[in-house]
Amino acid sequence: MIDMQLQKYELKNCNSFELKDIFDCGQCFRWNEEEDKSYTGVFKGNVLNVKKVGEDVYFEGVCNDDIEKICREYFDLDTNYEEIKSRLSNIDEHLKKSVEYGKGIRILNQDLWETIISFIISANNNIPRIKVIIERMSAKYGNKIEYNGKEYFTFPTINELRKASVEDLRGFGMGFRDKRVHDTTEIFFNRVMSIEELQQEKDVDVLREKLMSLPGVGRKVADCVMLFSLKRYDVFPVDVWIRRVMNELYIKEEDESKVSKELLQNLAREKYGNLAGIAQQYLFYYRRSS
DNA sequence: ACCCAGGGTCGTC
DNA sequence: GACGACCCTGGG
Repeated sequence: MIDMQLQKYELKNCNSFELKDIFDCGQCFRWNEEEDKSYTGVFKGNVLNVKKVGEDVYFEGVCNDDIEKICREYFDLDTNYEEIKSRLSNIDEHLKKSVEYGKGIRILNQDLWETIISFIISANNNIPRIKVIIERMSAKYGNKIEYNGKEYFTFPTINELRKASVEDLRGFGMGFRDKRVHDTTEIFFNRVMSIEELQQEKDVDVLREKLMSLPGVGRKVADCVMLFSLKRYDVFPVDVWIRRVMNELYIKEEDESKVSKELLQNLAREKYGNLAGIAQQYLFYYRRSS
C-alpha cells in the first residue's frame, strides 16, 4: 500500500502551458475549474490541483508517488511544444491560427484503461453529459480521496468496475453504451486482452486492430485512445468537429457529411505527417471554441 | 409539442 | 461501403 500524502511541486517559467487550453480542449473529462481559476482533477489514483501564476505553474495534491515524476509524465513536460508549434505553424495559415489560439495545449498522458472506457462513453454523446456519467461511475465504484476538505473519487479499476451490472451502468445515464462498457470490462477482467499488451504493442496498425476488437471501440475511439494515452501523436481521430473544420478549411464540399473519413485521414497525413494527432487537437479546440 | 444534435458504433442490406 | 437505429438530455 502506497502512502498517500500531500505534496507540492512548482515549475518556473513554463512555456506552452495554459490550464484552460489543456483541460478544455476535449482530451480529458475529469478536470474542473475552481473559483481562483486553478483546476482540480483526478487521474491515476491522484488528486491534483494546478494553478498558474504569471508564467509559473504550481502543482499540489494527494499523490501515490513522487509528485514531480507524476506531473512530468502526465503533463508531457519532456516534450518540446514550442518546437511542435513552430513546425505546425509553418505548414499553413489555418494551422498557424489554430496554434495561436490553443498555444497552451499539451497532450496529457492519460491512464489507458480510463481512456478506453471514457471514450466508449463518448460515442454520440456530448461532453457535459460524458463528464457527469464518469463522475457518477467513479463515486460509486472508485476509491474516495480527501483533498482540501472535499471528497474525490478515483476512476474505477477493472476489478472495481467489474462489479457493476449492465443495469447499474444504465443507471448512470449511459444509455445504450452500458453493454459496451460492461462487455469491454469483462474482456479485461478475464484477461482475453490486457492493458500491458496494449502498452507494449509498437505497431500502430496492430494496436488499432486490437483496440477495435473491443465492444464500443471503433476507428475514432481507438485513435483517441492511442493519442491521449499511448503518445501516438501520428494518429488523426476524425469526429464531427474535425470533419467540419477540415472541410471548411481545405475541401469546401457543400455537404460535409459526404467527405469520407479516409480522405480526411490521408489529407492529414500529407499535411501534418507524424504530428497529425497534435494538429487535430489544435484544430478541434479552435473550431469548437469559436 | 416536435425536431435535432451530440468527440460514433453496430448490425444490416 | 452506405444507412438507420440507438439511450438520453438540452436547446431551438
